[in-house]
Amino acid sequence: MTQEQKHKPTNFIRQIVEEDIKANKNGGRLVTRFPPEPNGYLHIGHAKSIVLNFGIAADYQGICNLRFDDTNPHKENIEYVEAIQDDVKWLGFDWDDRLYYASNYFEQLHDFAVELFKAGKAYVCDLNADEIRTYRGTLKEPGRDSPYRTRSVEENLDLFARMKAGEFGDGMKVVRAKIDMASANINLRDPTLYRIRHGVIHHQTGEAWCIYPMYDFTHPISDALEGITHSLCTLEFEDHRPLYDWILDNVSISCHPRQIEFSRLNLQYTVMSKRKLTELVSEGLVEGWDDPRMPTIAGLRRRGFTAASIREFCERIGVTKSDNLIEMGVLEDCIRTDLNIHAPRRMAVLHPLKVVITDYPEDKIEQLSMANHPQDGSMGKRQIPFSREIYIDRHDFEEVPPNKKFKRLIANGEVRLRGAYVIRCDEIIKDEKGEVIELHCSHDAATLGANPEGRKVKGVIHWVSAPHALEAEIRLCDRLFSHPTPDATKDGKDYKDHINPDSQRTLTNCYVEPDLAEVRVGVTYQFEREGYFCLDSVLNSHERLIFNRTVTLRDTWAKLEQEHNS
RNA sequence: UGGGGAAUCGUCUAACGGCAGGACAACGGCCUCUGACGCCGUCAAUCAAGGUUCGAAUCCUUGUUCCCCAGCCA
Repeated sequence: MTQEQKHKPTNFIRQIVEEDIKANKNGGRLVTRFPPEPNGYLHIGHAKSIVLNFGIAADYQGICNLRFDDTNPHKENIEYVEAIQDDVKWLGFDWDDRLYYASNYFEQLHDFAVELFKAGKAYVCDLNADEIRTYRGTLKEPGRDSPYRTRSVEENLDLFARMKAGEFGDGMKVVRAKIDMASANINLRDPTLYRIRHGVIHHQTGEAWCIYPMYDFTHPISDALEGITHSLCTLEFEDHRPLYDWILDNVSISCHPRQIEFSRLNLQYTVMSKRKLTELVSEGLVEGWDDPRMPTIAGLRRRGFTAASIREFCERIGVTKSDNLIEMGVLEDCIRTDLNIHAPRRMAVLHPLKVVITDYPEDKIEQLSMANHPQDGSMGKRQIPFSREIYIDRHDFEEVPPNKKFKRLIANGEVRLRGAYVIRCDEIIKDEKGEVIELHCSHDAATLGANPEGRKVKGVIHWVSAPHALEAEIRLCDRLFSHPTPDATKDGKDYKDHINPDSQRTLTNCYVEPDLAEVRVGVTYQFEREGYFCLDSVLNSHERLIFNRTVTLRDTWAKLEQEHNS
């Protein structure tokens, strides 16, 4: 928390808010809202909006409401309503008792529509969807008035009442605002305000309504009813602002929130549209909304990300009106920075290679004490058993060093076992195919907690005691897509064609130190020299320990190797 | 000239007529019982052309490029 207070974010929206407060525009009040549609899980793009809205409210003594924009019962669902609340809470934000639904306002919305009819500013239109489209004109040509545009107030009122009463079928009639069919802004060409929807059960209002208000009508009024002062939304609604203002100017509400638009988040190697994320889930391309590879809040959480790291990310990327494409490296740095400070250290061997310490007594077991965090003593220590047989990682041994910089174990070479002894490789056991299957080593008994006499041993590798180790399955998550902008490639391919086939690799024969028998869901550990890992919250069971890799450690050695190979 | 927006290091972002700064990335070095972390350093930008001004990323003009809009979705 102290970290976050260091750099109080500033951006053009905060500047506007500050100016408005200084000018005493809303009597000093500041009210924002986060208005998700419950038609999917929240993703990291929503986190940007959440952090913006709740963050501004918190920093300027304001409040931020949570409001579900639930005007389209075809797409919305109670599962999402619940998941969204969980995610916002998990991110660390609180709306107190201010949980609202646009559907709370259906009655009032209806009455405001009646007002518009009475003022001659709305009409019931019998054109079907295709006809409305035709009448709307094109981007360059004006539209034409609907033949129903001139209906009398009485007729409109009567028709609207009958729409509400369920006399007309889906699509037979809509309510439209009477604005300007020749407007250069297409949103002002008599936009639809209400449509008919029979046979759906709304998760909040059940079957009470068969007419449902559209976003453009609902949103400004919901905002105004809640006394929102600053209505923050993404850039694609910029064209809708004149309509937002028109609605509030033509309806008897005195509150008139200020809509301000900012650009959406785009992240490399993933997709951020709800439609596409929904497809990935419904077509079984991922395991679900909380698949650790998904850019959803639930996915990131299951992956081992912390809420603080996501908040930090949202602050680092800033808020502007320019299109942007954020590199994965930013997100990765946020989570690494947080976890480096907070994650307890453990040892785990992902690709085991057995090592027998030939000069270590067969029945001897030592309990070695190891710090849970090398820089933070307050995190305490733990005991790690050491014995004659251990596992190290295959990649930490090479019979002949690939280059002079290699500082791990080599034939007849020495290496430090982290927190334990320096060992020397005396003998390499291979199978008939020439594959190394076991190492025989000797240890220097004087090197426990001390440097060896008269020589420098540079390399340090991790290990686990073979008889004590716990077997585990480790899932290595990588980027979901192999292209930085999977949904915007110019090769005619679909974003699904760019799914990274190696985005999920599962290692089944891993060994982790016995202390990990106590792991709990929700804690991310650093497996030393490997990365950050957490228990999978879904697949884990009593029989099987299953970890997800949150993110690797920065690996300058791997980078070096890659350069040598290429 | 259909309308609405946006252009600053590779990426994101700051500047509000007065030294183009920061973060991430990259690169080099130091440190190290994690090839991590940390520390030090290096590289690197105002879309273009004119104009106003003592002085322009910022103001003006003319261009260029990119994004959004023709749902009874939000």
